[in-house]
Amino acid sequence: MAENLRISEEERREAEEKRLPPLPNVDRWGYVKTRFAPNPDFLIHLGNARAAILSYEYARMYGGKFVLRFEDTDPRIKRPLPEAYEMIREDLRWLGIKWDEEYIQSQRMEIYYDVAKKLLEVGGAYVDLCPPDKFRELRNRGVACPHRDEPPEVQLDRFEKMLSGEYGEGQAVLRIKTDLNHPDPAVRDWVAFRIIDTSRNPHPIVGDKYIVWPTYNFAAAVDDHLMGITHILRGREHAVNTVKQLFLYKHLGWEYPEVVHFGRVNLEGFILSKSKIKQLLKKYPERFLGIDDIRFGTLSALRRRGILPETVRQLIMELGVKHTDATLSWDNVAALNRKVADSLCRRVFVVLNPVRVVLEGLDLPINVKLRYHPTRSELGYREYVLTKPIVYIQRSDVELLKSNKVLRLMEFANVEYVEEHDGEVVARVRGFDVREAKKLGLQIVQWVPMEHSIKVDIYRAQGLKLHRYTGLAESAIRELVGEVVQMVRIGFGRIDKVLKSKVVVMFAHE
RNA sequence: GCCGCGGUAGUAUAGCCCGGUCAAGUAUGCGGGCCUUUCGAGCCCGUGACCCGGGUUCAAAUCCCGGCCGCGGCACCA
Repeated sequence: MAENLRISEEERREAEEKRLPPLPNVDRWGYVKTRFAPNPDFLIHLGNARAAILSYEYARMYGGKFVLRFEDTDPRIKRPLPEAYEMIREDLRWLGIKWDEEYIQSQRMEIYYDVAKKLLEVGGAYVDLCPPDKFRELRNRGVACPHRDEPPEVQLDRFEKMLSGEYGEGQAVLRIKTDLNHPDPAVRDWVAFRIIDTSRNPHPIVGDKYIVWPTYNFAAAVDDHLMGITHILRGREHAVNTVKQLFLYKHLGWEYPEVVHFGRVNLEGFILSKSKIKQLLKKYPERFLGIDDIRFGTLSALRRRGILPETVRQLIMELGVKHTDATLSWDNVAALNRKVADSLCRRVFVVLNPVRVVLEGLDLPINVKLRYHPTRSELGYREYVLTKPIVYIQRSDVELLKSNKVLRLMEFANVEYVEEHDGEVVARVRGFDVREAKKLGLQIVQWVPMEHSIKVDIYRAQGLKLHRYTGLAESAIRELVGEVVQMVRIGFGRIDKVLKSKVVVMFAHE
């Protein structure tokens, strides 16, 4: 019975879920293969997640394959972060994404060199020895540089010289021949390889083994073909790159994959930009709670503060492949996460501004059993033995107790106000029955047993500000590190860590 | 400056390709009610939008033109 209910619930979700529009020209390719190609220079954020999730979901939708490819071909400006490779894999696994193949571009350099040589042979590329300024000036006028029309043998020879280190940084590049009169100057004879002095800027994986590095447009274009990618899903900022890469495909007689461009994702009140985050961390390391500080829009940050992977997935699916930029409002994210988390998460008691309450009329010791969820019994319960009749409730609830005279300590007892002195409240237990509490319409509040309490620090992000609230939590939360929980009447959050004498919680939302 | 893309309620999205069924659907937010051992969830009711101006047409959110606004690219970055 319960099993049946659960299944029908899942089916309902499935039916309600946003369907993605069909992919173009699937018939022409006969299969679907997509890829997610992050630069491992930092953690990935919500915007990257859009590319990852859409690519993965489309592959799944058509029973196709999904490739993870690390694009780490810039050891100088966007230097890969050695830990980022695994952190990105971890983020993807967290999202429930599985990949069929994985590649790292820095380990495919020989492949790129081979394609470059082929391109030189067919006259689709040339080695340009002009200083950058000079080339730019010629290009803006639509004039060919003197090296463009030299024969393939000369080009190949110069490329070998590039590889053997005869040219220094900036002295030679390999360019793809496009159209010198293309209306967009950026498209004209773009750079496919440049020289990077890896003795000065070693690559974290291959060190100084290579000095001739492919640019993004070259490596991505070649890999998409070699890996049999049929559909590329990427941000609008890549629109020009599609135009550029088309020339390379034409030189080699390859067929370009279908491309779907979508807009950027912004998250209201969050920093998403990798470079901005890196900058902030470098400049003010002491102001942040680490690389996954909850004010960032990275997946690890969202995870740390208690956003669930299903929430991210649904959010992205709802955005779809629209061309326009989307600014997600935090209210919306929180609402979705609340919905997802509600049936999944344990309820725990935390009190802010705790006040001691001495309970009269208890037979001690007393055993108190508290369910972790009002309806989902499989989430279990915790049990506390009280040998002292002392609990904590919130200051604001003391005021409620005073004005209402009676209230209910959730899952425990109905208590009546007696008196308050020296910052301590005395209350009498009137009974334990919830039915009585309901009949009397009592306010129900969370509480923490004094003998089983632990200090708690709750961090809450508000825009760029980080607030810290302190309070007392029931000791059971020490066992829930890493879990997303609902702090009854306070909000959702994730138990971040347990220190010697306190627990740290990241607040997600109310 | 030059290229390109886009503008549906506070936010996000459906519809636009193939004009009428759209006095514009959905989610969230907001207001109200019900339910509930939470100020959470659920259920019900209500609220609220086609950027502007022309044109085509019997008929335009949907097609055309102009304007305005927003975004992206113009790297030996990805």
